[in-house]
Amino acid sequence: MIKITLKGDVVKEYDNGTSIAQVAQSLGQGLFKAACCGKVDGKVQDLRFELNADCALEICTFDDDNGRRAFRHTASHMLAQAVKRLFPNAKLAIGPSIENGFYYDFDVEKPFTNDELAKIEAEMTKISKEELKIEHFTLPVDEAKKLMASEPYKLELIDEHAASGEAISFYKQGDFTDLCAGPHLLDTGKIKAFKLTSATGAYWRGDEKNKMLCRVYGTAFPKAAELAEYLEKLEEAKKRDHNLIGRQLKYFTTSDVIGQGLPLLMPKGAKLFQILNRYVEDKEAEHGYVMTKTPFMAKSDLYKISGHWDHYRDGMFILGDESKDKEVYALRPMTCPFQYTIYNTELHSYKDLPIRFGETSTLFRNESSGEMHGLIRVRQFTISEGHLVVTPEQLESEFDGVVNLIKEMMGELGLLDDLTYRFSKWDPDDKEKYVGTAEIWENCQNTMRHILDDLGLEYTEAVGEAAFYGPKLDIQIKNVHGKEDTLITVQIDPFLAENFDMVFVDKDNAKKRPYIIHRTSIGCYERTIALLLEKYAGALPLWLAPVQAIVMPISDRQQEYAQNLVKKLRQNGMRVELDDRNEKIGYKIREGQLEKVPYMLVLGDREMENGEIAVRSRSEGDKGAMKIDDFIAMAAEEVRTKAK
RNA sequence: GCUACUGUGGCUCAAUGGCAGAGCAGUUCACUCGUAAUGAACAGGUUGUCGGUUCGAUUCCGACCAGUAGCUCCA
Repeated sequence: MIKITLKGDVVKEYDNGTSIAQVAQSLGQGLFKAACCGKVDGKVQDLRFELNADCALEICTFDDDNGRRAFRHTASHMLAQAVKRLFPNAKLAIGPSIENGFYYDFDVEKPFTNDELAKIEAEMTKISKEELKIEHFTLPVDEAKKLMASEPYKLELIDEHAASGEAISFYKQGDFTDLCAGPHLLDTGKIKAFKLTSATGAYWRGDEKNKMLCRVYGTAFPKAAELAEYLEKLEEAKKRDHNLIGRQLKYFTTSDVIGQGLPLLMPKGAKLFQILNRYVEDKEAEHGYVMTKTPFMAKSDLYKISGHWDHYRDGMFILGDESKDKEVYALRPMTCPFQYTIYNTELHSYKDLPIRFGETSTLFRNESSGEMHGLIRVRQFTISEGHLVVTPEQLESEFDGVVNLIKEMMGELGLLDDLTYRFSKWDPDDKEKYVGTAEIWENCQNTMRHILDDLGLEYTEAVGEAAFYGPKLDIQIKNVHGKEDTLITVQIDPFLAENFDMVFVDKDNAKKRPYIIHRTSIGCYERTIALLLEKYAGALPLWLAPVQAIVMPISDRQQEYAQNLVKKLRQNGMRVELDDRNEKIGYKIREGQLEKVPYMLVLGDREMENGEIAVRSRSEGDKGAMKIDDFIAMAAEEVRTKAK
């Protein structure tokens, strides 16, 4: 007998060799039906796993992340089985579960059409109804290869696994067998509520040098209602897409003849940009930043010193032609070397440091044509850029200061809770991308990890995501499609100070290398505006709203009163417009609501007589009449508290 | 850059190998109106661009441009 510690520290005895599924069954039929996998002493295991020693066991259902993954991974096998039945020549690549579903990659002559996707989905329904038992088995490498002889991608995977010395693991359901480490459900009947959402291209092993396969995405839930709710939520999310809202509400537009990745900010977008920009520059000044204003282009010489010419040339817009003996310039893809040049105009004492340079900096990057996306990924953008030149002793406190400033600002924008943190490290095997020696990288990364841990940040680590010149703290955010992007980045640069021969004179009168922190405070204005529009579905908080209120006289009689009101509100710093069109009040209000204007100020004879305004809030509706000064005070307080 | 889809007045969408249509927005006129659309009239398009097939192309084919999702790359 073995002792198994279950949820709530309940200990029960079982026969040696009892499977996780059997334990679940002994605890109740409901749990058995819902069980997707188990966790034995913290390690995820298949339901078929036999327990042979005392252990702690957790039964994972769909509510658990591991359970959900097993559930959807089983769905991905059903997808592959359906494809194999309908398209026997399709070659199988891989098919994992992902955050909100699963996918499977196939090598097929022609990518699947929507009609074919529907047929595959119908076949999956059949497979579900067949309630095929899913069996697990292992084979030695040579037999495994025999079994998968017609699957070149599987053979490649087997060869890789072979190095570990372990037997090769398979799962079989009816007429379909797949190379797979599991875990999986016990039969295909559990997966009833699923949907194939799209078919796209994806490179084998995520490498663009490899063949592009056909990837089918799908999702699955235990109940049809949950699936419907999820799909509904996806549709709802799409309505918040900044690319839709931003164009509808006239924040930005694009033009075929201007070019890809070159959005035009319209009056509302430009106003929002200005609000954010003033906020950033004022806030940074408070925090001891000094502003620079540097050229949008420079000779290639500059980028040769910084290393960008070698590492980043394809990403730059280059002007001039070297072969014609003309000077070659490039639009700047970053601000670093410009601010370094300012630093180097004089010899600095340790007493001068830290120096915190900030610049509202417009950058140009020649992104590949397939990368552009609304305001999130563009070819020209403006970033709240900055570089801190610090002594080694100041590195930690200055880094902390940067992160705290970011958090304060993200809090005021209302985005703080949507952020995740990523520690982006170099890839020692990628000699092409990264400069410098392993020793410097490891040192710098250890310093950074130490700082992040002291800050108490919860972060993930990502190999190969560092800049070519140093490790990064990337602050990530997801768009309405669930796609993650970097909103903000803070980098420690141990190399470029060397390239630019930057020094400071320390207490001992010796010239030493400073550290440089590259950082942004709210990121690129375009991208941040996009995420704000999505966060608020266009209904920006009062302090950010390009138009904060619209004054709406009911008839011509209130014309003069309305104009005076607009004047007074503007004198009090409010962004106000007058809607004196000859339209009914209901019509004006409808438009104001659709434009997501925070306040609509209705003026009729009653208000005019009493020196009041009837205030309508976009979210709370008619708030009744109030004195003008009371409204000004109320709005001022709302602006002051920002998004908190 | 790769895979797929899409492109019709300012916007949302309809239609067809044979004269391109609706709603909203716009303009004009009337109405001076109390919290999500007053009525009428008018105007607005070389169907993304350039080629090809065809008696005839907006529709079919090709290239390019742009947009969308995914991959790769990246702030």
